[in-house]
Amino acid sequence: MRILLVEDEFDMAAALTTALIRHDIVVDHAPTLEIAQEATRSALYDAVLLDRKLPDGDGLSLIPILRRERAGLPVIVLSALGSPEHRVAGLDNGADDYLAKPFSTDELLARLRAVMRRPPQIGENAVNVARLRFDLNERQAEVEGEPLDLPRRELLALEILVRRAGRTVPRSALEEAVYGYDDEIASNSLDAHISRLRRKLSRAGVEIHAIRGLGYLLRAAA
Amino acid sequence: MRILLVEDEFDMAAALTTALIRHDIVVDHAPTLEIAQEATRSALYDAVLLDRKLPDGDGLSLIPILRRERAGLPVIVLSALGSPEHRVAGLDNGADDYLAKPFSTDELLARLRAVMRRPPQIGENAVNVARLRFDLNERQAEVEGEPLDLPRRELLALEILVRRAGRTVPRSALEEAVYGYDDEIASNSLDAHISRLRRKLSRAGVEIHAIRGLGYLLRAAA
DNA sequence: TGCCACGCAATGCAGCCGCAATGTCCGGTC
DNA sequence: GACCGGACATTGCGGCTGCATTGCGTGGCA
Repeated sequence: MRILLVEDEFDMAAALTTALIRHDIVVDHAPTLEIAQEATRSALYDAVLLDRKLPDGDGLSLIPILRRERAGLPVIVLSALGSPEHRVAGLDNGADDYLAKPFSTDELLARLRAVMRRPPQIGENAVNVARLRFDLNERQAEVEGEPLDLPRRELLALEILVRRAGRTVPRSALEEAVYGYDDEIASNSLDAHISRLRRKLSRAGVEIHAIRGLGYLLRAAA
Repeated sequence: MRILLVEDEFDMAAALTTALIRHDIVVDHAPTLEIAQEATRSALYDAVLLDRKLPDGDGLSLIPILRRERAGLPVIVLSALGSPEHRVAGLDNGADDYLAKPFSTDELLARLRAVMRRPPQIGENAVNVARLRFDLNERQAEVEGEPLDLPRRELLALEILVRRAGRTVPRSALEEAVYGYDDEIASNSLDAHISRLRRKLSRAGVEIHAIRGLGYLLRAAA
């Protein structure tokens, strides 16, 4: 079992590490959000222990990023901010548990075990852009968690735009994806689909830019 | 969202129920372990709130039973026994969370949300969607605890829709599941089955969407 | 032999989507 | 900076495809 400890105070980190190692848990230590983000990208952890007051920001801000990149990774917040309001904020930001300092290491270990009992999340393959989420496996779009029902052609167009989000998708590639090779198009239907897509994505925080003479580009709104 | 509150003190139960109902959570109340066990057998809950000191024993003893019968059901222990030792005991007995009384209802709600975010347990043999429950082992559908007898083809269709609830099931997959590979279909019989299913599920709070050109999708009604 | 499941077909209907008309914006040229 | 052309945006319309619903008839099962 390998966990990432995100904690800037050296004493605290050292004490926790010692306690965890004693229970055969491998601990990696990240003193800042930036390092933590880097670490979760490269290495494979079973859980994250997250402090809130960090040099480069509130630890909570890390959780949505983790959820996006490593959806199933359990996160337990460890913080001196222990009021009910703080706890609610932590949990509603996506933490799996919230433990106020000071706590007993036994309880921490028990909560770690509890959170690790969850079955691993597998096979998720989704792209997030702003408040838009596109599940590539299920071919399903969501805006703020609400499923967005799209007709076939619009769905196909959105899929390829999202797969290449931030990059220009040539018009020819879009036509091919939406209509297929054979089914040729003799009007501005594609533009019409894009237009309807834009309206339906108005609350998603993304914008579909037309790149004149080339194609379209989807990205998070400014 | 429907939860079971296992609590013997009337005042406590009433206060909690009021608070939860205010957040659109349906609460069933069980004052003893025996009643609680009975309730979880028949009905469909999204979570259990469990007191410890109950007339017929320690609430913790219920957890292993629940884990056996309803593996993925989240359990949050609510107890006046709040020492770290008590917490560890609760969590290591299988509870997903442990909240010491007194607590803020906001925190309870946040912890409920946190615990409900978990993906459904893999070993779980039943799927709940709104008021519909489908037991995958018994191949039995229930609406609000009432068994729903379905003819074979409708049952097969419902099974695959429920297994992939919230996701589009291609028409071809449905045909294959309902009719088998060889048994080809030369009409809109499948549509007819879906239509009859819809009528029978009218009180289940689910809807079966047709995804034009692709297939069908079952999910909780808006 | 009565009942139920289910395939089948007819009818009705909704929504997708192609199309075109009109409006708007952008870039290039002088 | 004014003008112009072309590309994109938006919207309404209508046709057509594919789904919804229902009734009927048959065949299987008790």
